[in-house]
Amino acid sequence: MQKQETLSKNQKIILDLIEKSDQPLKAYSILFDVKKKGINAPLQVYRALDKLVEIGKIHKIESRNAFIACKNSKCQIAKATVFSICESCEDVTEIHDHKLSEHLRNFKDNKGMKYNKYNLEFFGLCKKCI
Amino acid sequence: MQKQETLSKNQKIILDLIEKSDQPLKAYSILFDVKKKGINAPLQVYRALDKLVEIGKIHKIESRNAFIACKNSKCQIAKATVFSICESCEDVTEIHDHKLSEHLRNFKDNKGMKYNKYNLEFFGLCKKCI
DNA sequence: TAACGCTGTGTAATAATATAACATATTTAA
DNA sequence: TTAAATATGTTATATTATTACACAGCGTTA
Ligand SMILES: [Zn+2]
Ligand SMILES: [Zn+2]
Ligand SMILES: [Zn+2]
Ligand SMILES: [Zn+2]
Repeated sequence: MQKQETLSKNQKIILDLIEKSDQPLKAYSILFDVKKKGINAPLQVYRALDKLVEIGKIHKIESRNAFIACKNSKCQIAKATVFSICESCEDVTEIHDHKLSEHLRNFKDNKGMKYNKYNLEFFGLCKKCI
Repeated sequence: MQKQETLSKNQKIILDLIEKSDQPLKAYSILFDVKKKGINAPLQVYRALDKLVEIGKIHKIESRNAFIACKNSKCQIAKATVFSICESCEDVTEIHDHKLSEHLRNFKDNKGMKYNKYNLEFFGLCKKCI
C-alpha cells in the first residue's frame, strides 16, 4: 500500500485507468485514453508501464502485448504470474493456485539455471465460449 | 517426418535457417538472411512462421518476439511449451520435464475454462552468467 | 548553498514488429 | 477438369516499442 503513495503523476494516471478495466489494455489504447490528462507521447506511457510492471502493480500479458492490473497483494513483485486466456473472447484472468505456484517455484532444470521469475499462460475457451 | 515433406518452398527455406540456429531468431533477422534466397517481404516470412508454429516445427518465444526450432518430435503440435531464458546472455532452452508437463496438462481452474494450450517461460541466470 | 545523483517529465524522431489488401500461381481433390 | 484450398509476390500501412536530448524536482552531502 505505501508504494501507491510514492507513484508519480503519470504512473498514477495510468494505473488508475488500468485498474478500472478488468481486462488487459494495450499501450496505445492507454495513450489515447490519457491524452485528456495531458499525456501526449508513447514514451510517457511506456515509462509508466515499465515502472508499474517492475513494482508488481500490473502485469504484461506477453502473448497479447497488453497490461492488466494485479489484484493480488501477494504478487506485488511480479515474479510469478499465471494467466488464463480465452482464445475466442480474449477474456484474461490471473490465476492464483497455491499448489501450482509451489510446483513452479520449486522447479529445477538439469542445466543449473538459477530462476527468479516465471510467466505461464494457459489458452483455451472460457465457459461462455465453449 | 512426413510433415517435413509437405512444406512449401518458403517454409523450407525459413525452417532450415531456424534449425541451423540453436537460439531464437527474430522475424526481420530471418528476412535479412533469406533475401538472398528470393524472399523479399516481411509478410512472406510471417506467413511461413505462422505455418511452422502451427505444425509445431518451431515455437515462438513470446517474451522475446523470436522463433526457435523444436527439437522434440513429441511436441510437434505446439500445445505445451516450456522455456528457460537467461536474462543476461539471452540463451533460451526448451524444457521437457515429464512431471511438470503432467502437472500443467492436468491443471484445472475453478472457472470452467477448457484449456488446449499453454506456454511457460522461466527467467533467470544460466550457469555461465551466475 | 552549491554540487551531485536520482527519478521523473516532455518532445521529436525513428526503430522494430506485424498485418491488410489485392493479384496471381500452384496443388489437391471431387 | 473444374473447384477449393493453399501458397506466393508486392505494396502499403498498422501496431508496438525505443533512442536521443533537454530539463525539472528532490534529497543528500560536501
Ligand atoms: Zn498478480
Ligand atoms: Zn471466451
Ligand atoms: Zn518443442
Ligand atoms: Zn546466461
